Amino acid sequence: MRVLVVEDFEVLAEAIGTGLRREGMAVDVVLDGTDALYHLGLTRYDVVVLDRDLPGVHGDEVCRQLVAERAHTRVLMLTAASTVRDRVDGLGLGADDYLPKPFDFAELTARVRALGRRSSAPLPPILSSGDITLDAGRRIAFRAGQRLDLSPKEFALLECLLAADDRVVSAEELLERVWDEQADPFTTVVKTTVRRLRAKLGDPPVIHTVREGGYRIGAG
Amino acid sequence: MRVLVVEDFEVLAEAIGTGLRREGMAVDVVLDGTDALYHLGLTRYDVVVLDRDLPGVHGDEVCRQLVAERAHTRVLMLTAASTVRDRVDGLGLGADDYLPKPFDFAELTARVRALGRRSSAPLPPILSSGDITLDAGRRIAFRAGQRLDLSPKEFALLECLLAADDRVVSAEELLERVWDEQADPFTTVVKTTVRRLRAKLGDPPVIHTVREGGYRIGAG
DNA sequence: GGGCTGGTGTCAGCACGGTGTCAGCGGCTG
DNA sequence: CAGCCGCTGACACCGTGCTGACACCAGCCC
Repeated sequence: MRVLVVEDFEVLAEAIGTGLRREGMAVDVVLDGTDALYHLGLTRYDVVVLDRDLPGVHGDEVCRQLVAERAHTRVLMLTAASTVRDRVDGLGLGADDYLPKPFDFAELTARVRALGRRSSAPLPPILSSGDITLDAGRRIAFRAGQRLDLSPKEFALLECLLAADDRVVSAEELLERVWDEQADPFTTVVKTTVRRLRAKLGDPPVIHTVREGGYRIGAG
Repeated sequence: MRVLVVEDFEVLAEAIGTGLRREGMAVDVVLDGTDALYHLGLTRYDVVVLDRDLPGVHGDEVCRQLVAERAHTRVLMLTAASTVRDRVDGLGLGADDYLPKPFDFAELTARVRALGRRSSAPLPPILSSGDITLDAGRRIAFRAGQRLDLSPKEFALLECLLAADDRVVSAEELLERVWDEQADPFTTVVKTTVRRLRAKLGDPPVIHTVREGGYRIGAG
């Protein structure tokens, strides 16, 4: 399990790092928010142990950026203040768990381990192509970080195209997969739904039409 | 074992402290609610012996804040009044045990010891999403630090949604998990219970409907 | 230019989910 | 023991927005 520890108090940071490594985790330690974001851009971590009070880029900001684009990385927030208000704020930012200082080290490892399980657990099939991401488990789709509000059919259609991974999918196949029953072969639902989906996806267009072939998703 | 004694009658407070120390516990003694909250913010206690009638911040308030943010700390409430009403109130606030004054000192130490054992027991599963927290072990839930008064079914439903970790849970699955027996497939209990739960959770809405999919909890 | 394929505008039906309400029941209380 | 209250689940009703058909338009290829 890959863990990133972000904590400005160096002694504590190293102590956490050593402790987690002893538990068999692969741990990187950084001391400030800027460095944290740099590492997060390079490596796919399962869990981030994040101090809330950081010099430079604040822990809240790191958390926000992480949550905006993370699908798999879990966040455990550490904080000196332990008021309810703080707890609420932390979880509100998208942290997955919260631990007020001072904490028992056994508890920290237990929680990191728990988050790791959640992260690697039935890895929800997250599909993507270009700037489009779709989380099948959560039934959420994004374009360029912007949440898309899709109807069930639109969602299923998009899922189908993304699952095809930039290959061409014929209208017949879409009909079969998304509408599953044997519909009348002259139906126009597919093109109607594609139209609505395109409208919601916005510009630039990503669903390409292959004449006599079907539809294909992708930048090209 | 770390114990915090909160009692405004100084002679009694010191007596309790001395007695518990003689039992081998690490004890801090404070005389009012404000000081209690300060200490609770600094140190991780296993058990808090809490007098209900405190000057300044009332014992109930201390208890409420404590329960909301510290899942692992157990609370033993002391009270002068020994009515059933008081007992119910205390436990309703999240206290783990209750002792009416006057009490036998041997009983106090026995109970503190018992609570300490429970405290070091495996970390209770605390679920949360956004500003909602739920302690499955103690059957209590909070929104924004505010205690929620949920019926058993409502609680189970919320627990189920939180356990799904922001993923979509179908009505069938909820029916299966919360009502466990095989109910008639056309039942409307789920939507009725969701409605009641939503009403108690208040604004902004956190339980989202996914058409033809089910329900999902989360800020997004 | 004509025919064919695919995009667009529009509209009615309806399935799905939300809401109000009521009755049964079980447990507590006096 | 009787009354009360809160939880529960059923039912009926309602509004909404999804859906799919149809008619028409635009572009491409022969």
